[in-house]
Amino acid sequence: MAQRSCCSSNCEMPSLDTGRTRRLAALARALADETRLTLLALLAQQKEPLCVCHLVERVPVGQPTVSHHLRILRQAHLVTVERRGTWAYYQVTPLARAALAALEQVLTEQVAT
Amino acid sequence: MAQRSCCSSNCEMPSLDTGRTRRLAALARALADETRLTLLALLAQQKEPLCVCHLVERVPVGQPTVSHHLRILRQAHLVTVERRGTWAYYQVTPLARAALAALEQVLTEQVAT
DNA sequence: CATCTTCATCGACGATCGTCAATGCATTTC
DNA sequence: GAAATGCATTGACGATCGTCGATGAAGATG
Repeated sequence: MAQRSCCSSNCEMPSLDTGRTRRLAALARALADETRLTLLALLAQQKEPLCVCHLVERVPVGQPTVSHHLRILRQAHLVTVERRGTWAYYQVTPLARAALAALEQVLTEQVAT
Repeated sequence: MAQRSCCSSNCEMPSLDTGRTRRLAALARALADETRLTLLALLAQQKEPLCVCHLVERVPVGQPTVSHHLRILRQAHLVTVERRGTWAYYQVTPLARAALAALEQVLTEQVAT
């Protein structure tokens, strides 16, 4: 006997796409840090690529930490690098712009409620 | 001397809204777990509220863990509870639907690229 | 009333994460 | 060529996170 009361009997739950859920969680995890979001926002509001040294100046953490976060963003396909000589120029991907815009709007709707 | 080469000189970066960034990170953190995303998906595809016992059956973790995740989702305003007797009925909020739909679409766009 | 069920909470454990200081490598600058 | 700069990597540390077993409280069941 499963339950006497509880939910309505017809609890039809189609199986979920676990692969998609896993990728969604990975994307959310890449966005789930204040420093990374700040880096993304800085890159997103720039037309031309930005080098790491300028990013370091704008964030309250050290250079190795910025490098670490940039790698995570790279692996999540949220930014791209282009090395020119000693400098590394970072740029946001369309994916990152879309994700940021989507979550920003969600946040705005929540405030409105 | 700051730099000779590096980026273009006019690197104007308006200061960011740290409060908003913090809330965005909190939202992303609440979504950054596969079990929580599965729970949200299960709740989202249901018209009527669902009790915890049915959620536990559908997720590969124990009941205390489900309870823990549901509390996190509650604190992020992604689900709401309504207690009826011994049972607790959970429901997704419009915020959760919007956030899930937004990220899902972002993922789809990425695949298309 | 005694028992069972549902759900939340607590304490503990291992794993993951964010940060830093130190180091190394490549390139630019003088 | 020597010194300085830009960036990535490494190793270490404390903090946070996900999970579980055990426990507790409240209501349902008989």
